[in-house]
Amino acid sequence: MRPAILDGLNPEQRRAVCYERGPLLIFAGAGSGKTRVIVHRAAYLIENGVVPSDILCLTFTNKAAQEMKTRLRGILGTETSGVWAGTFHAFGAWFLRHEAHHVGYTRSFQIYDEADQRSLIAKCMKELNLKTERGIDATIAWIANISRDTLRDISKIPHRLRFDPLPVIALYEQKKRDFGVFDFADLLTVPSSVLTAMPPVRSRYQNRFQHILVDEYQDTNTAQYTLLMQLISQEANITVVGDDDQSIYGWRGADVGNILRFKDDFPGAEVIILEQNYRSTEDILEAASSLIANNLYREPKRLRAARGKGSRGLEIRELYDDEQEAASLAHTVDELIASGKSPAEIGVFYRINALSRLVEEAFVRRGIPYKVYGGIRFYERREIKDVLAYLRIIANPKDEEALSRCINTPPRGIGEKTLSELQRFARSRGKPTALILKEALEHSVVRGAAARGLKEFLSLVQVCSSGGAGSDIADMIEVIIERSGIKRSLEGELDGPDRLMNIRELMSSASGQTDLTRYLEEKALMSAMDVDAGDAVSVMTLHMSKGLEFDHVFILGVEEGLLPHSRSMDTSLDIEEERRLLYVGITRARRDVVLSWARVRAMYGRESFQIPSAFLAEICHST
DNA sequence: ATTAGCCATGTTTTT
DNA sequence: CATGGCTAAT
Repeated sequence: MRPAILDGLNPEQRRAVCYERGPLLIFAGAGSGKTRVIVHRAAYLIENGVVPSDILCLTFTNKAAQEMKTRLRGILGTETSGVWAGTFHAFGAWFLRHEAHHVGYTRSFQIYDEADQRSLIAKCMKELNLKTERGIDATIAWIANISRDTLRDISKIPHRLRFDPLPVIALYEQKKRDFGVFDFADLLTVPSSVLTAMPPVRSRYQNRFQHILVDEYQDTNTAQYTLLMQLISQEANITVVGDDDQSIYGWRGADVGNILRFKDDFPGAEVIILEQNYRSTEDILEAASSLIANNLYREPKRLRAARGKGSRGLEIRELYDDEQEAASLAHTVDELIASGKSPAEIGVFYRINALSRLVEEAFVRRGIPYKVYGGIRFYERREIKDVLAYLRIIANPKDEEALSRCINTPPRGIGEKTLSELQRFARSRGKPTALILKEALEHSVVRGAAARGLKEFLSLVQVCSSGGAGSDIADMIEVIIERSGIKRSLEGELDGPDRLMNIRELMSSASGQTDLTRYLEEKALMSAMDVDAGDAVSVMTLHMSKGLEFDHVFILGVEEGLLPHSRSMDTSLDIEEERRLLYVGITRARRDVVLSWARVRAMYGRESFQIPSAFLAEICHST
């Protein structure tokens, strides 16, 4: 046995790492070395003869998966790329690349993100002659998603629509099939149904993955749970790790019950509880514990501190207004950096993305290097989506959503009317619109300015599809932005230079890659979390902070209505999740935490008077 | 077909 | 505030 694998582990951790076969449940409190245990367990398995490709490791973010593989390589010093590590959604996508033909898809399917989904739903509503009020597409998307995430009937999902969304969702499902695309929920439910319906496929995958490790198990939803159960073989070499106190995705269908019921799913499962906290100083831990103790729905437990008192510990700051709050934050961060701290050891969290602006402004003013995670995600930017739409239509001509996004971007005379003419023509031929464009021109379905524009568009797509633009995706993008006129039209825009820079960034990330389908899949599943900050202060939502740690943590806007958020104060369960959110934030800190709140805060342009979060009192009573 | 500009409107968290 | 949908003008 390589000593490094068991070195420095406490008895419980060691027991978890060395557990031989069968189901294993690890309750791992914040900072108790969860990642360490997973990585070492995988290393232990490999060291003991398990082939890396027999191991499936499901994590919450791609970054966590990457981290795990890097650390694994660090311990074993050998190539471990055979370990399949990624998110449930990434796994679903990978599975479907191989098995989509069972459900009538090709392996070059596209994955629709939320924006694509909403836009397609809006189209369905139009087709059904329903009037599309503001935000209604988002509501229906939500219903369509949550019903599949929780495996509930659409009719069982409570909503306040004045009509039945079922026909819309049915049409949406139909169109997805026609276009050959999947949405996020499909990535979980479709693999699950393929595995259920096809025993030979099921046993093939069960055979392949002899050992399954699942991180953040408390945040799995019913669809993920069901998929997982299909993958587990008779032997049930399944290890799940989680912490019910850190369940913060209930609104997305996560069911803490999954982890609490594990013992029922697998009678005789080994249960190991990691309560020794190696991360935070004692006073931080005390504050966190007294806060979370107010939750009723949890397994009672107590983290033990392995570290002593911190320099500052926990501080609560009351500020006059949000500007002051940001200024005070920037001031303290400045001092920390001046005293030799690395910006990378500082984390700033808040409940809603909207708060990032003030932080950015204050940091810019002081010249503090920072990186904001989340918010408007890179791949959701207009210019990026435009370029990707071209790539998508090249990869999959059936993707009507992509076509309607790029066929007139930038404007080239092909309006709504021309497009629907083309679509009608396509339907009469029983082919995807993108494939009848040439025919349509020959038959003069379109004429005049529209025909000129269409010719341009068609020749561009043909050049790329036929490889005339080279096989490197970066070169392809270059051709696209030149010939489509995207570049020229951006040059005339106010924030054009920024947008062009984003496209350049996209190109450099694509450079050297040639597999278009695979590239697009990566982009579709990539989250803002998956890049590294470098030497900068990390700024993000509390949700994003899960799984990370910093010496110094600042949490802003700890006020009633914001944390707990006003939209999450209906039930005591909602409040408990909000409390867990703050708990997660506090337990990210190694040395000290500053919680701040402002008496006056600008909300939608008007000032609002705030009162401190009730959670602050729950922390103070004990300290 | 396109775009400028007005109005209303509504705000969580993300794979 | 900032986004989005709509109207009116080109």
